[in-house]
Amino acid sequence: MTIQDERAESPGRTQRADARRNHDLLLRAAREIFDEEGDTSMEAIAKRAGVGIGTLYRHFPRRIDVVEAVYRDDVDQVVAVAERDVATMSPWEAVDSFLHAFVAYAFGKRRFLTELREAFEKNPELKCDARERLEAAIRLVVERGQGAGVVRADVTGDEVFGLLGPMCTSASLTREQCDRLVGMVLDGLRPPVTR
Amino acid sequence: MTIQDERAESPGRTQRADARRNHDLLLRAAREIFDEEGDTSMEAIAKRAGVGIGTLYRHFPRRIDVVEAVYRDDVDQVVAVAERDVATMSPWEAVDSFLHAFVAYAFGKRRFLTELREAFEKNPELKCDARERLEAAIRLVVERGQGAGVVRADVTGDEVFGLLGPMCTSASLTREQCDRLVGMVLDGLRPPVTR
DNA sequence: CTTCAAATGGAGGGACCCTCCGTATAATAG
DNA sequence: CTATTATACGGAGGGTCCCTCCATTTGAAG
Repeated sequence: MTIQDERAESPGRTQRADARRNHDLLLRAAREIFDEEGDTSMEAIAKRAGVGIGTLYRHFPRRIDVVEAVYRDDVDQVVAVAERDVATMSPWEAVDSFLHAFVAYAFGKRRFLTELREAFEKNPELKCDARERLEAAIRLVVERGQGAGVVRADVTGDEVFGLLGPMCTSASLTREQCDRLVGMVLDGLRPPVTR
Repeated sequence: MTIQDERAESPGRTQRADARRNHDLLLRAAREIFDEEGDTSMEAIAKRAGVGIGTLYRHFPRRIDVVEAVYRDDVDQVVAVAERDVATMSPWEAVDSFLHAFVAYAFGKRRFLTELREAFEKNPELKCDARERLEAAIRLVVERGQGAGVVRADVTGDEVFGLLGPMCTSASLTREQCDRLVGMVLDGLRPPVTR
């Protein structure tokens, strides 16, 4: 186990060529099939990749490991948007732009993200790196707004994530409704005014 | 089939005493076991009720039918709160009070509601009566606020439901965070002010 | 080529949802 | 009370899925 982990972490060590190739085939197959079908079985992923079910489980011991691996790439894209917005926009513009972009992206992946969310609920300890990076991206934008005084201070970025993330995976809302709700949430994010 | 439906709809017609008793036993068992375990198997429900699995399926042909039956009672309670708030409070107070009450109630039932939401996602056509009554309850409160000019007009009650409902079933938010987010959403619900 | 750890593939175990149908029984007629 | 019968019951078993196990194969090193 330890040996295997060390090997995985130092790519120079021996990993057989067929293993690396099958790993890539499986990941590609999983991404395709999640995009097309929404949910699927482990058998279907293995078949799509052209390998046996045992090979799939060698590379991804549990179903959630496949889901998480696919998730990782998605997170990269969102993080990049956050960093770009923070670098190029005013504090409030960045919040507005990023939250809309986040919801747009998440909405398009809703079926896959539903599966991921279920996996997280079954294994709450699995707040994996990917998810933490995503929350960090939202925090980056939100806390910058709070520092500039354009975002209320009594809500955290993680909480905003907890509000908008589940909304995107809700089957009953259209894309337009999600956008409208983001607008409303943005209004709620501004520092409260006395009425 | 038609005969059976007609019989079910007119309670005076013959339904055997054991059937009615088992129906109640099953419903009670399902409620208990959902509250205690969160999710469960059909076998466990039947066992808890002391009947065979076949009897369970006679009364509730699919898993979602059990979930929906339990859901129905929950909805009754929420609807009653909405009606009480509308009858006894000012338009804005009713919105504030009801949304907090709604989230508090839903939060306590989060594990069960997660199961229900999944069922809805698998069968989107099953926007059952119960769910519609729930949405109607939120509409009742929200639209009254809109009529009085204290709630922005460009968001519907159903959309607020779509925002807060999924939030409650999110595993990553605590009760306190949900409450704080409701406060923020309430601020966002007020008619926008120019800044 | 030899050797062997690494990797493969698929049968099968276990859990679950649901169907089917032989058996049992409540309700009704005589 | 008994006979009749539609109604209801119970659980074996089919199908699907996740995952494990291990006999077999194969890439890589000497």
